[in-house]
Order: sequence, then C-alpha cells, then structure tokens
Amino acid sequence: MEDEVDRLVAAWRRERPDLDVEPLEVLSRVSRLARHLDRARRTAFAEHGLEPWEFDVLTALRRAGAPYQLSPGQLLTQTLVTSGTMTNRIDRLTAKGLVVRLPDPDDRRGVLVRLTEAGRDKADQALAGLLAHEREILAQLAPAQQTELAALLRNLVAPFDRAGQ
Amino acid sequence: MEDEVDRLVAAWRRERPDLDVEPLEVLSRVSRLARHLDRARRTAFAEHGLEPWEFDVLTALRRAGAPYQLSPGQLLTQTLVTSGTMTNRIDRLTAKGLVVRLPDPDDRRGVLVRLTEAGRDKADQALAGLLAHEREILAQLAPAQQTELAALLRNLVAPFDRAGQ
DNA sequence: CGAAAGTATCTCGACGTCAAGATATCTGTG
DNA sequence: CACAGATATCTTGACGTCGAGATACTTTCG
Repeated sequence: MEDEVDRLVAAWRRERPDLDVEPLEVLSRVSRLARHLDRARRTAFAEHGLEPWEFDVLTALRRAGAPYQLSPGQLLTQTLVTSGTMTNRIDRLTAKGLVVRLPDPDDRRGVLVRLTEAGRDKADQALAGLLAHEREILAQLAPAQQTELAALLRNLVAPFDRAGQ
Repeated sequence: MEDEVDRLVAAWRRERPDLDVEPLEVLSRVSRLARHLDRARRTAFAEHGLEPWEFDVLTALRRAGAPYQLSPGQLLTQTLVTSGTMTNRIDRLTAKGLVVRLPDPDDRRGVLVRLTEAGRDKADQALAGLLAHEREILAQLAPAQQTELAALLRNLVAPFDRAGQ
C-alpha cells in the first residue's frame, strides 16, 4: 500500500539524492494524517451543528467536571488560542446558549464560563460521535498495533509537553 | 513517561466512565504532535526568513525538477489551498523575488510559476534546516522504531490519500 | 495606608484564508 | 465554423485569529 508521502519522498530522492530524507517518512505522515483528521472531525461535528473550535471549548469545560466552569484564562491555556480569540468564542457560545458568563465571586476582575444544560448535552453527543468516527479510521490496525502506535507517539510528544508546551 | 494525552484520557475516564475513549490515545497524539511540529517548523524556517506557507510553495516547485515550474492550478492541488489564497501567495513570493510568473506558451489562459535562482537556494537551505530539526525530534526513537512507526502511520493515511484527498 | 507592579479580561486594527463570482480562453459538438 | 460548456486564474467581501494596547481590579511592599 502506497501513500502520498511515498511519492513525496521519492521525488526528493530524485531531486536531492545527496540528502537523507528519512525523517519525512514519519513526520510528514503525522502532519498529513492530522490534516485529514481535522477534516473528518469537522464533518463529524457538523452532524451536531458544531464547529471544531466550539467542541474544543465545550469539552474543556465538560472535562473539568461539575459544576463545569473555568475562567477564560484557564480556557485559553487549554486550547492554545489568544485572549482576543477566546473572548470572541465565549461571545458566540453565549449567543447560542451553550455557555453563560458568571462573575467570579472571589475576584472581581474575573469571570467564570459555565456550561449550560444544553452545552453539556452537545458536548456529550459530539464526543460520542467523534469516537465513533475515530474507531472507524483506526479499524485499519489491530488492537495490539494501536497500543504500540500510541506508545511510539507518546515518546515523541512527551518532550514537547514536558517543556511547558 | 507521561504526556498531556494521558491526562486528557484520565479526565474523560473520570467524567465519562461509560465511554471507551481508547481512540484518543492514538489520534489525539497525532493531532497534538502535528501542532508541535507546526511550531517547530515555523521556528526552523524563520532562520531562513521564510514562513511555512512559503516553504510549501517553494518546495512544491523544487520537487517538480528542472525547470522548476508549475501552474497555479497544480500548486493549489498540491498545497490544498483555494485559488484566491494561491494568487495572493504567488503575488508575495514574486514581490520577494523568489518566483516569477510566466505566460504559458500552450494556453493563453494559463500562467506558469517558476522558481528563481534565489528561490531555489532558499528552498534547498530551508529543507536542509528542516531535516536537521526533525532528526533531533526523532532521536527519541531507535531507527527500527522509526521504520515501524512510519509503517503504522502509512496504514492510517493511505485510505485518505486513496480516496482522492 | 498608598503606590507600584501584577493579573484578568476585553477592544481594536491588521492579516491570511475562504467561497463565490468575474473574466478570458479553450474544446467538443453539431 | 459557431456556440455551449469546461477550464484557468484573478477579484472581492466576509470571517476568524492574532497581537498590542486599554481598562479594571488585586496583591505586594515600603
């Protein structure tokens, strides 16, 4: 079975036979697979009327556990966007009735973003849908292979996470 | 060695013990690693005064082989952006003197984008720099593990590439 | 207690991308 | 040979993100 990266690597070997392009065999596949996953996620979420960024925010709140609330600051460290972007996102989620903004009782500068009932339902449904789609993609691999793949990837990701993202 | 995905999965198991979140062990790591790679690439290219999108366009032309030219249409299928975006990119690369626009002798609707000498040098230097950075990231794995990882990833990517992206 | 430094969030302007439409050219059919 | 439809590229307007700065409040320290 051949993929686009095999063709990419072959082209480089033809044009730059002096270079060792082995690293691309792993890392270009990671990047390309991630792009395909983004598209698949977008499709999966559209079934629930959600954009990927909405899913990211809602599930961050959902994972926090009852009462499902975090500050905008905590949300932006978890989702890796800037504060201007997060303000905009909270505005739109509020307009859709999926979250509410509450004053922080302990810090009058602060705000707490809390999931509404509807927001929690959306998050739960969208997560279930996403997992179903992902299981299909992973059906290419035997369970033992999946475990092995996860372990190999953990080795590559860990140094980044360790470095304080 | 623990990473962010271990924490993510643990949080879901706590909040949704009824769900099987195994797929996240593989696919969330793919997405997160891709994001880290994007940042690393951005840093690597900055050493050569290039943005990631500039690298994508220049290397597509470089891989085409002498005389290093492609039509805007070919470029946009390779880089997966829309035509408006590609027009804009070609404009800016032209302004930087890295490519030139030539009329297609066989089709007066068409244009050919050709790498300049400076553009080819940039592409070659940036590729070498990128490979050096990527080798460092992959040093976490033994060569045999890298080969195995590449093979596992190929199984997951191939169905997407096959489906006509 | 009061001033300075730190923190949390929001506002605003610039930028890159996308999607749809416009223009010019080519190709196949009758 | 003329015309309809296909193709190649560019133009335009809307949108989301970023980054810098503004505002309001809190904490620290003299």
